[in-house]
Amino acid sequence: MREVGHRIKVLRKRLGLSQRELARRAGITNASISLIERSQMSPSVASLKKVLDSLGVSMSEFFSGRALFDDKIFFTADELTEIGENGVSFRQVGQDLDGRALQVLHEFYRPGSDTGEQLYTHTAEESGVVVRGRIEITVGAETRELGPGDAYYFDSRLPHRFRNRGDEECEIVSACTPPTF
Amino acid sequence: MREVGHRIKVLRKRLGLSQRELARRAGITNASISLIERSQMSPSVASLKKVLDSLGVSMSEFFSGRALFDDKIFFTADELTEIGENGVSFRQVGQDLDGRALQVLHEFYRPGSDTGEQLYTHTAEESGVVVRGRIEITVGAETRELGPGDAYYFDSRLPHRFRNRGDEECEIVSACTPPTF
DNA sequence: CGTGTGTGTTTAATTTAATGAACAGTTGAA
DNA sequence: TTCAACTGTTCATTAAATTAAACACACACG
Repeated sequence: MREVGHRIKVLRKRLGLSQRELARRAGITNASISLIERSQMSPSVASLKKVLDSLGVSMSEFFSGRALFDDKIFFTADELTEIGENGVSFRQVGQDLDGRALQVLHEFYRPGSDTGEQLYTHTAEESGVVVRGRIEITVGAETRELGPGDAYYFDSRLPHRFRNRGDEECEIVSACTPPTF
Repeated sequence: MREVGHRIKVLRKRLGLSQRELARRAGITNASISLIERSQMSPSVASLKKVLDSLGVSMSEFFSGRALFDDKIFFTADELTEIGENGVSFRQVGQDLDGRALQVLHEFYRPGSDTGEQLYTHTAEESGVVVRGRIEITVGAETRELGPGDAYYFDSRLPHRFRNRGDEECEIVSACTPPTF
């Protein structure tokens, strides 16, 4: 169970929390978080559950290793996977998509528009490609400005925000899990 | 995490193992198994993994709570759920089937036929209804003789065996997960 | 320049998980 | 019965998880 510590660290960083802040929420000490993340001890399932509860992740999700644990959130234009053929070009965001069913959308952002911070809505995944213009996207503790050809892929439960700070319209081809809105 | 101990006990009993035998396979002591099963201690994830490895169950499966943990394996004729209509009768085996996609088969067992012990083949689930005749079925440590109208539902990874010990043919409507054979 | 507050890490003390060996109960065969 | 082999539980000891507090290092502010 070497990856337990790494996954917790990724989840913590993703939410922009310090070891102490996570420890406070989980009701354990920061020393334990430090030791667990560096795999210098194997936590009891009781302790692990406290940590995961404060991170909003279930035991099942944690050990199933879903999109939540992917290190890669942002992809530059040349990092997309080309899967098109016969003269048509399909450039795929993300490597292996098993266990992920997505619904594609096409969005337009006027200059100065801002979605505001979107918090824990439904359990889903979101991905998209910027087609035209520029957009500033914040996911968890990370913020990036993306331009044409760049893309994103993240779990919707992470707080996220889209802002068009430029003076031209921004066009995005996006997708989210199909079940509901 | 109260259910951790209970689930381990169910899995152990299902395979017909004693606490000592499970402890030996997992490489820990029988005293720990006893304490864990009665929720008198919360094992480390390292120890839990050892136990689950020896039971052939992944951490993800363990915490997702799938068919493997259903207490009910055998159903009498009157315990089936009637879901038919318009004069047609569909009697469903098991209550909630979400997360379980099944492929239905129709099987005939000649008198004296025996499948022998089927061990850890593919990861799948099996279910069936006896239509005519009688059949002796062994799943893990449990053995039952089923007659017309009776049914079964279990995880294929459990060792199982079908034997027709009577003198008339046995007819079964069965099903297993679709992906592969 | 300090000084305060933030970060993650280390150390020693304490609590708890895990062990090893006993215990009591059951089953089956001599 | 009596013995042997098995079951699960209990208890004292050992090993490890968890704690509390100190440590070392950044970075911002007066």
